[in-house]
Amino acid sequence: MRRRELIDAAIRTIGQRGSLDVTVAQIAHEAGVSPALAHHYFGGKEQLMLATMRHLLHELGRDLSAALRQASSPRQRISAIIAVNFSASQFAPQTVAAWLTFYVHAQQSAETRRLLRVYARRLHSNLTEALARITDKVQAGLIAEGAGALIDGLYIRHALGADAPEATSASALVEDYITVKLAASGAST
Amino acid sequence: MRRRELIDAAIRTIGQRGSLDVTVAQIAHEAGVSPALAHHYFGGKEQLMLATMRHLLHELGRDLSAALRQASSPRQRISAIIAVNFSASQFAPQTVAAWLTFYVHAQQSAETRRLLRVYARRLHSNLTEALARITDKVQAGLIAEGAGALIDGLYIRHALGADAPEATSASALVEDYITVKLAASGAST
DNA sequence: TAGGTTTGATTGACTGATCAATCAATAAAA
DNA sequence: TTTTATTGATTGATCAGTCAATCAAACCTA
Repeated sequence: MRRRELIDAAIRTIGQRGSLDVTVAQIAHEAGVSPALAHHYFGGKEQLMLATMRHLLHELGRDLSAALRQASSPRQRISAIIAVNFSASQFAPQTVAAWLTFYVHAQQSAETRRLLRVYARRLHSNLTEALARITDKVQAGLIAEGAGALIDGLYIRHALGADAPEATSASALVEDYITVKLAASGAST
Repeated sequence: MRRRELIDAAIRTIGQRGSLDVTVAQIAHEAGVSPALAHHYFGGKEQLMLATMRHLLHELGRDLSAALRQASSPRQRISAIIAVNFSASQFAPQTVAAWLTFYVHAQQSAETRRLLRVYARRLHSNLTEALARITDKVQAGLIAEGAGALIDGLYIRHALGADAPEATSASALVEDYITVKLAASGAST
């Protein structure tokens, strides 16, 4: 459908320019249609952006459940969650740039804020759930919070480019955090 | 001088609106002068923004060296660095919002990127220096990297509002990270 | 010190560019 | 024939940046 084509074009455009300061005209041109058509289908720029965000969120969710299906032990589930967040598709510069701009946009758009919270909560609950099988619930919550913040921080630094950690060392850093914290709080591996 | 008044007005305006989508006219109005004057003094919006950023960076640096002067042991220096980053002035919603927008702006402005790297490197080297007196250099570098990312992540989550950690629990989380990592890698207190 | 000159501060009005959004018109499909 | 897709042209708003004109302060000089 045309909606889908426009969303794909929006992601491509945001990625190419590394910015949310993207005009409807640019997106429409990238999709090979007229700007007016974008309005026809989405009603406005804001809704196009939200649809784009939902799409990225959906992809992340899909990757995540695929990875979780492969994991058997709780510890493997944790590693799977981390691996997905630093996988090539999620950690690609354009994707990271898009997320970053969504964070800023959230300052003004309640719906954007809500969607970002959905993502944050999902990450947190997935991590907590797996951690709670290895250590106690309070620790699980704290570790999940730390790991979540760590991931966000590594993303933002990645977006800044140079002397930022690569995907491999970034994910190793999060793995290490969890390993050390688990060891320090009586885990059962 | 007028330059200073305009910078202050810029910070106030960015803070109030929680966004870098701030017009020169808004800033000038906040400062009680005409928009043309802002151009007269700064030559353009970009330079006004950069001056504002330098000002915030300078404040952070000032707070930091004041805090470091109070600290005697390396461990205290580390705590001081963390405390400054989560102090009321630095962790205020408007300040955090401003930093966030600078990160986004860095995608398009080389000078903004450079300034942000200056900040990141300063934080990293301060932490590494203090850590290197407690543990070995390799570990010090890794811990500093983790702590830096953690701080950035907590900032971004704070900017998102609700269910984000408060300043106290955020700084406790970073402290805990460092304590645990030091314990796990043979530290001398 | 009075008069004249330069220099910087400050403004209002204006320009040009950029965009989101609208709409009437047309083409295609159902 | 009715509905849906699609567009070109246009509108209206928003801004950054410019400019010529005013105003004031500081600085000369005789």
